Amino acid sequence: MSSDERRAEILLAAHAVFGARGYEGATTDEVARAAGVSQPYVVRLFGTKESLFLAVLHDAVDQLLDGFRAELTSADDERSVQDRMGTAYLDLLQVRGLHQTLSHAFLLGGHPVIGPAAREGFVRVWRFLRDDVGFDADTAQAFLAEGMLINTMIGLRLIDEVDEDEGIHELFETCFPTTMRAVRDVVPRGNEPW
Amino acid sequence: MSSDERRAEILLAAHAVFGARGYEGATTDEVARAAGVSQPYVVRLFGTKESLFLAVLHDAVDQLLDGFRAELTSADDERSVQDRMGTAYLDLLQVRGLHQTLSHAFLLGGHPVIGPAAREGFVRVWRFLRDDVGFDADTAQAFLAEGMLINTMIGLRLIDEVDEDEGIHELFETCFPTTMRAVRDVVPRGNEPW
DNA sequence: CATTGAAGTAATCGAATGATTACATGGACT
DNA sequence: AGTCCATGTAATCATTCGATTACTTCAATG
Repeated sequence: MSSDERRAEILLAAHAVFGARGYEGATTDEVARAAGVSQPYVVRLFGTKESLFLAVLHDAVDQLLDGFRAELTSADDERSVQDRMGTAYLDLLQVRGLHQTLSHAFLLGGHPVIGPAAREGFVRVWRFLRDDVGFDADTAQAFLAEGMLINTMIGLRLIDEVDEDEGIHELFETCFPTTMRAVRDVVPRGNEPW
Repeated sequence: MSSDERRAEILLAAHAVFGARGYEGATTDEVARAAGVSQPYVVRLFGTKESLFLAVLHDAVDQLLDGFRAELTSADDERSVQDRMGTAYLDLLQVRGLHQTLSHAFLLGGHPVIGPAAREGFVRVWRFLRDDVGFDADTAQAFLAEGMLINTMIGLRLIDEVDEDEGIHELFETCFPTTMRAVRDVVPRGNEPW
């Protein structure tokens, strides 16, 4: 396999591992095993754990904006732009760990290297929503806020409890009637690497 | 100093350290130095790093609900309940790291011990907003969502950039006209332990 | 005074982990 | 055949960090 293909596979695995454990909690060995290669090879292909995380972060924002762009340019659809962007966001749940990796990165603003990269990623998203999607300030704020709440529910693995706890069931049913089904279909259940 | 007082001091320091670095990134030694005691003593007073984090998490939710309760029962105020709860939320910025610690915890849903505790904390907040504050489902969702977005901006330390980058300045001015001032007055600037 | 127990630390241990080094394998091209 | 060079791994190193152990200090109490 070419090193570029291998890099792509490792990147995919790294989304899941960094998403589940965060930057500090994840280990290069875990990423390596998830990608089916040895730990030293991960380090060799990406230099350091830090630059691997930067690559994952950048890739996450790229995929996010690509998803938005694709949904924007697909013509036939009478739904509101807001609805369609929401769909594009939830479609990315197929890339396991992407949303959580972003949330983790957004909490590391104080990190000397990751911090600036995370801020830049956030601003890229913000600019895209304003300039390319055409959201006004209030719409963009509400859209981002709902996205962050969705990330929280994914990160909390609330879905796991939804069938067991009546209170949580009510939370979902009343609060996320539409979102819930999309999330629960894609988000890892139980027996995942924690 | 009594061990209970010491415990309280360590808890306060732990909010800041866990908030800035996350559960895995934080070290018991850093918490100890921030609290002015030795590392073994932190471990002795709290058992393990894990149970220290659980204590911090529980304390954060307690302080949050106490803040909401206090604002609820303070009579004279013609503002909307939503506004007043927002104020209570921002007042808690004085407890450095509290919001970020919550956000970190909410990303650890897959952790065998922290996960259940984090879910329980989230549900406590949800129930309080519904049952005690009286929010309907949509209001509660919007309130939580905005809170998560605020946490994100704090975690990103976007405030640090607001005076330097014109685009970020615009983001804040248009998107968070009121929130911004409150956040920037309290959130750590620059030279913090990252 | 002697004792006891709580507050607190220095020294250190063992496991985990990111990184490095040295080596193996196999195809491409003279 | 012989030489490279890219892909990949085993072994291992150095550091970090949570935890443990064995102390010290000192106020209260009988």
